[in-house]
Amino acid sequence: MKTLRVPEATVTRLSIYSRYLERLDRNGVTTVSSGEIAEGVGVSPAQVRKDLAYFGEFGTRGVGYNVKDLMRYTKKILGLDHNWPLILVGAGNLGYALCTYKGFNSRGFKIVGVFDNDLTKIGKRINELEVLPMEKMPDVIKEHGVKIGIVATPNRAAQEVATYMVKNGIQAVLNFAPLPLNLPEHIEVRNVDLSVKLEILTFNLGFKSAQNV
Amino acid sequence: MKTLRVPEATVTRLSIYSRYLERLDRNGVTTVSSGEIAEGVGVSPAQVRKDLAYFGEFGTRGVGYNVKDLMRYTKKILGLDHNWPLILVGAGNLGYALCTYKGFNSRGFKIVGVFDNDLTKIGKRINELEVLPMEKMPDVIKEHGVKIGIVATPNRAAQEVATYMVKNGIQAVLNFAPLPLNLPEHIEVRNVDLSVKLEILTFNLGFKSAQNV
DNA sequence: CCTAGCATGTGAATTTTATAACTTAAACCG
DNA sequence: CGGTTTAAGTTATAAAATTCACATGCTAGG
Repeated sequence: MKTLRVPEATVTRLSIYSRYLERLDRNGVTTVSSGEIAEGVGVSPAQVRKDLAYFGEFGTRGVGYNVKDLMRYTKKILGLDHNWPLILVGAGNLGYALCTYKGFNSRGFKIVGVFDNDLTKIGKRINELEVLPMEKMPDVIKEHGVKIGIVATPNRAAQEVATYMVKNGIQAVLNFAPLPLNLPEHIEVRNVDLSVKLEILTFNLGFKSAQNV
Repeated sequence: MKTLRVPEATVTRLSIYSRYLERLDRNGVTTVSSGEIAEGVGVSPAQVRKDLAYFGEFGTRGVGYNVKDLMRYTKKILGLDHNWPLILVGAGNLGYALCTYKGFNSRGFKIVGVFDNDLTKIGKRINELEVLPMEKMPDVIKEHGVKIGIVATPNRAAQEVATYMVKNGIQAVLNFAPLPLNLPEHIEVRNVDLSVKLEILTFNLGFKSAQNV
């Protein structure tokens, strides 16, 4: 088996293709071409084919791709052929929003534990979950075999929380705190920075008005 | 004036450097080297210097960068030398979380209008803002000179909402709905997709365990 | 059964981005 | 005051990602 390194941009797009295919499938579309996918998600057709080529041949020449099949393949590639239990730390507004976010469930993610160290939050319910104290985390991780943790705490707590997660067996961290986490090499970390994209917008707006002078 | 095209990756990193510099400044650090910034945010020192070189010379050879100055320069470049009024549509849990998110305020963003078409939400208060019906949007945009809109609605409403924003003068859209928006060429759109990063994690976890077989 | 048309898959070319190596300038020390 | 050290800025090199262009192979129609 040749193990070509897959660019992260390709994985990102694959995730987007995958969701787009789900939408097509729901709308009853059975066949789709690279050009239509490209059009639908805003990339070039060649890009779509190149991205898929990292993982195999999924289409039929002269015809296109079977929507259901390609949807399944992409989900399989992304590891979404089974459910993923998640834990989340930080039962603030963001944590609450993430717990109730439909987009996670529909892709096979399920938050099985919510934690906080704030006594006023512990014991409250979010959906059918009760906010637990941090000490309960090890048990929850073991019970559900959780590998992925979400950090949705204030900045000051983020590093400590992430370290504690890893100490208890978490292998990958999705971090919403806008600061870099210092974790062991083998831990996968990705940051979701809510204001970076906003600052790209302001940069571009400024750039445009500069050009119009 | 030479107008070199700036890679979006550079702008993204600039935003991250900028926030890191704010943190250093709060901690009383006055001088910093490209190597220290690199270390702090997880890139290479050459990358930091190259990124800054797109915009000018900000350091002193043999010494480094003045933290306060570089912080101001980076904010200026990103267009953050003044405040930005924002509007937000979708007063659900995510919308609520974004309205109360400190990270926006601290970078000069201020949500000045929240809208929804759900009668049970209209009239409710989020901080000092009242959730308004969509029809009030044009007035709010004009009154505050709003250029940027945030879409935090369910998927089915996202396109319509974005189109309505643009019709009323919005020039840039931050979209939290995980589907591509179809808007005029001249409108800046960036998507924040909460589950893409999660799927990168699951991809990588799967890839790792495949290697261990 | 053969031909025309179409869309995939892929290798090559191009463009873009990142890294590395080098040059320049400031500051400090003897 | 000159030499040494340090780190920015810059040029050159390498790597990576994207686009292009074409050959391949499937389907449908006559």
